[in-house]
Amino acid sequence: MSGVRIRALALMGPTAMGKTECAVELVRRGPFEIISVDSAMIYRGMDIGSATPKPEILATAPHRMINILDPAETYSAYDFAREARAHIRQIHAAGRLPLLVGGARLYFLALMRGLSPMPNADPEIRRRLRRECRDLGVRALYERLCRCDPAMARRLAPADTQRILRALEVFESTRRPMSAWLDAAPARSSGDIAYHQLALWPEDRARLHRRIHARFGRMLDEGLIEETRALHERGDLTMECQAMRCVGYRQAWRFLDGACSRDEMREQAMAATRQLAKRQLTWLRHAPDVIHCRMERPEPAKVLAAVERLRLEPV
RNA sequence: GGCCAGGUAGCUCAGUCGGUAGAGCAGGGGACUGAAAAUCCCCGUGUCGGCGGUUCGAUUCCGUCCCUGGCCA
Repeated sequence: MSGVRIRALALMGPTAMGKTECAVELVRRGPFEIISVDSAMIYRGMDIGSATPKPEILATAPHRMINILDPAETYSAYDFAREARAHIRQIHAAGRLPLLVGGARLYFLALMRGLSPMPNADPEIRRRLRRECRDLGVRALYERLCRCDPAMARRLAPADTQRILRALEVFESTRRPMSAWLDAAPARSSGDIAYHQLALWPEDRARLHRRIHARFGRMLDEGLIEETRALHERGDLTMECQAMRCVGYRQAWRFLDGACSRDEMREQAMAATRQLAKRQLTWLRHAPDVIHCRMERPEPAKVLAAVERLRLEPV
C-alpha cells in the first residue's frame, strides 16, 4: 500500500492470557506507547474486575483509552475507532510506535477494518425498541424487521435480540434499511495506518481456564464485590447499563441483588470468563493476517522475539 | 445396628408400567458492521453404583452387597 505511512502493532489474545504483562515489557524495551482496546477498562471505577493495570504499572507504561468513561455512559465501537485513530496519529507524530493492546473484537474490527457509514445509536429509539422487545418479545420485532428490511432479517437469527434491535434502530432513524447502508458502502479502514497483528495463543485451554479461575479468585480478594457495591449503591445504574454487562460485574451485581449465593456468583463469573475467552479465540483463529504466538503462560520473551522479526520502525 | 430416601452425562436432575435414555448448566465448534466482556447458531454413548436372580431381553422387577443423606437406637 503506497498511502501507508503509519505503522502500529496490535497485541491481541484471550482474557487472562497476559497481554498487559507482555505489553509493559515491550514498552520497557522499545519506543512503544500503549492504547488499550478493552471495552471494560474504558470505564472508571471498574478497575479490579476489568484487570485494569495498577497505578504502579501505569506510571511506567501509560495506557490510553482507559478510565475515560463513567459507567452510566454508553460508548460504541465507532466512537472507539475514531478516538483510537487520533491517538495513533498523535503517537506516530511524536516519533513513537502505537501499541494496541486488548481483546475487544469489535473495537479492533472497527479500527482496522472499518465500519460502513451509518448513524450512531439514537438513545431515544433504542430505549423504545428495548421496551417493545421486553413487552412484545423478540419474535415480534423480528417479524417487523422481515417487513422493513428482509435482506437484513435473512442474515440474522430470529432470536438475535441485539442485532435485530440495531437493524430496526437504523431503519427507524434513517428510514433506510440497514442492508442498504451496508451495500452502499462496505467497511473500509483509513488506509494510512498499517497494522501488524500479534495474537497470544494458549497452547492448552485447560491451563488458560486455571489462570482464569486463579485470577477471578484474586479479584474477589482484592475487593471486586466492594467495587461493584459502590456502583450498585449509586442508584443511577442498572444491570441494563452497558458497563454492567461486563463479565464479573454482572455476576457480582446479581449477588448484591440477592439473586444468587456467593458460590454461585463465583462459578457463574468464572464460566462467563471461560466463554468470553472461547469467543475471543474463535475470532482470532479466523482473523486474517494475524501472527499467532503460541505460549503456555505469558512469555514476554516470545512476544519480543516476534516483534523483533517484524522490524518495526516508527516511521 | 434398624428403618426410610437416594445412587442415571463433568454438575443438578428427569425418565424408562421390562425393548440399553434426555433436559438445564458446564464444555466444544461456529457466526459477528456504532451495546461486543454483548447477542446468537450448532454439537448429548453415558459399565443408568457392584454382583447375582427372573426373563427372549434388566438401567427398569427381585435378592444381596457397597456408597451418600435423613430419622430411630
